[in-house]
Formats: sequence, structure tokens, C-alpha cells
Amino acid sequence: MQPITSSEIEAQKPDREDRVRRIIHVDMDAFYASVEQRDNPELRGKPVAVGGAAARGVVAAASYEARAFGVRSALPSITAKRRCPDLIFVPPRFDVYRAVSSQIHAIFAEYTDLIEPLSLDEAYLDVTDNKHGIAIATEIATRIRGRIKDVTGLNASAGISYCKFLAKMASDLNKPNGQAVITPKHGPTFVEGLAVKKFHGVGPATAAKMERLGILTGADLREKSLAFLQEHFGKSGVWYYNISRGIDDRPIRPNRERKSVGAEDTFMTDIVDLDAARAEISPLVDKVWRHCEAKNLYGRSVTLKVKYADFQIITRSRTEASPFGAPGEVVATVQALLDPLFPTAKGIRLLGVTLSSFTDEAANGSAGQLQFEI
DNA sequence: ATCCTCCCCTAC
DNA sequence: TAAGGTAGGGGAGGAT
Repeated sequence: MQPITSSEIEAQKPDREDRVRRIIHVDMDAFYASVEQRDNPELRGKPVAVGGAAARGVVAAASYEARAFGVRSALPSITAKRRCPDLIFVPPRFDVYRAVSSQIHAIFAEYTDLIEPLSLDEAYLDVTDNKHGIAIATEIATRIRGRIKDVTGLNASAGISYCKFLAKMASDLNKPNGQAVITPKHGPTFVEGLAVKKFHGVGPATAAKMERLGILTGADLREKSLAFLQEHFGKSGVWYYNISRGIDDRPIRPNRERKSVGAEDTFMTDIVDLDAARAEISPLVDKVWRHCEAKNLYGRSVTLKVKYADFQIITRSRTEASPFGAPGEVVATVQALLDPLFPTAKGIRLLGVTLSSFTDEAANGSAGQLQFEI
């Protein structure tokens, strides 16, 4: 400990301790697969993959029995079947997953309103001030996991720490059906010993770039200056600088608003001609439009996504002054974005449509717009 | 200075 | 080897 004056103790100590947050990251174990095993006893104890067995499908979630064979999320279904010939493919039931997600969210809300869902099966909770006045966050995590088990029959894991990054990391440490704590005292040490490629937010590209710079671990990262990291990683450099010291002040953000709604489709066989491509647009737009309509989202940007046979992905987008008023308008715009891409030398394996730039209100009539412009 | 378009990276 | 669907954030370069 650094020697400090008594006045500093008076001034700082209570302040510091007040500022230490208690964050829990809750993560359901093999979520989709566990729901399927819960609802169909035939699947229990067996290797299960949720997702399409289709030729171009991938695994969305794998049971722990399947993981023993190297079956993982995002693995091509055909590879999964080769690794695990007895693998049972089950189509996803998102309505059921959403219902379970609501149940666990209700359990979180018994303890705090500071809930930030990351997906159907994961959330950050800030329990610094919680509804039961429980001082020990691990106690809350234990109770939440018990409640989840009682209510849903499913296992959850949890990470407990003083920030989101370390809570997230901690939830993996004793998975499945476990929890782990990283205290402020041990946070920086934990990060130092961690390979950067394990950092949440550092993917293959960034990991490779860091490796070229001689950065393999959190300790390596910590040795680099802020200026160096900013030079090589821009805005993210600040984030890396802080996180290598165990510093992450990002707040829990409840009620994050959706910024885009999209739909995309990979075809059984690649598309080569414009008419075939055009025929795919309406169904995609209709799906997106229905979703936006149900949620009262009025988008004024539309993006067309094209994935070619060689996996090159391009996007073409257009932003209007006011939101689209009918699906037909979206279809027309997307067609206009699509046309210049033909004739194409490469087949197209996927098309996608996304609406974004949501505004508060539906489009005014054209007369209303004119009044403003005059 | 901000918006728009397009691309890259990441996560689940 | 075979590689889905959905979403968010950052950055570069150009337009307004």
C-alpha cells in the first residue's frame, strides 16, 4: 500500500469504495440445446445440435455431449455430422427460447432493474444497489442461478466482478453450471495472464495483428504505450490500454434501442441471373417490413447484402430523406441497388435486406414534406 | 462538422 | 473441409 495522509483517507476511501460496482454476467449453458433436451427426454444424454442439417447449414448450438466430439456453434452441419455420426439435429424453436429468455429476465428483475441483455441467453446485471440489499454479489449470483434452475429447469453459469469485461470472462471459468469471482485486487493480474486472443472483443484479425506487434498476452499489451496502441488500433487502442490494466468503466445499459432489422437467405444453389435474384427480394423485404411494423420502427435506410460463391461480401445501401412508407418502396429501392450488379461473373449464394436509420414517426405524406421544403 | 456509403471486424 | 442469420461498432473517403 502507498502511504497516504489521513486527510486523503477521509476524502478518498469512502469515495473509492462507493464507486466499486458489483457486476454479474449470467450465461445459460448450451442454451438452445439444453432447452431441447429439457423438452424431449429422448435427447437427454445424447449429442444434439440445434440447427439445420441442410447441406449449407451450420450448428447454432451444441449439447455438451456433442461438444465432446468437437461439435461447436458455427460449425458446418456436414462437418459436424462427420465428427459425430450419431449427432441428432433438431430444428430451432425460437419462440420457446424467447419465452425462456423472458423467464430469466423476470428473475433478474427480482434483484435489479439494471439489466443489459446481450442475447436471448446472456445478460449483464449491475447489483451494486439491489432490491434485496444483499451486499455479496456471489450470493446474488447463486440465488439467481438457483431460481433459474427452479423456474426453467436449466443450468446457468455466472461471472462476478467489478466491471463488465471481467464479469464476462469470469462466467466462462467454471462453466457449465458454475460461477467465478474476479475481485478488484485480482483483476489486473487476471488480465495480465490472459492471452489476448481470449479477450472478449478480440477476434482472429485483431489477434493476428497484435501478434505481429509482439502482443500475445495481457501483460504484453500493458507494456505498450497509449500512443502506440492508438496509432495501431485507433479508438480501440484506448480500450486495449485500459482493459490491460483491468479498467472498464462501461455502464450497464438497459433498454438499448434496436438500430437495424434485417433478413437474409442462403440459397440451395447459387443464383446467376438477375430475374432469379429479383424474385428473392420481395420475400426478404416482406419479412423485414412485418418485423418493423410490429415494433413501430420506421426506417429510412435500406442495405442490400450480396455474398458471392467465393464468399466475397458486398453491400449497397441507400438512405432516403424520410422513412419508407410501404414495402413496395423498399422493394423498388433494393431492385435499383441490385440491377447494376448484373451481369455477374460469380454466382450469388446469399442475398440480404436490412432497414436502418429509424425515425420516431412514420413518414408524412408527400404534401406534408412539400410544405416544409417551400 | 456531419452524413452517407461501403467495408471490416466481432459476437452469439 | 466448408463456411447461417442477425446485430453493433469502427474507419476511410467522399458529399453536403
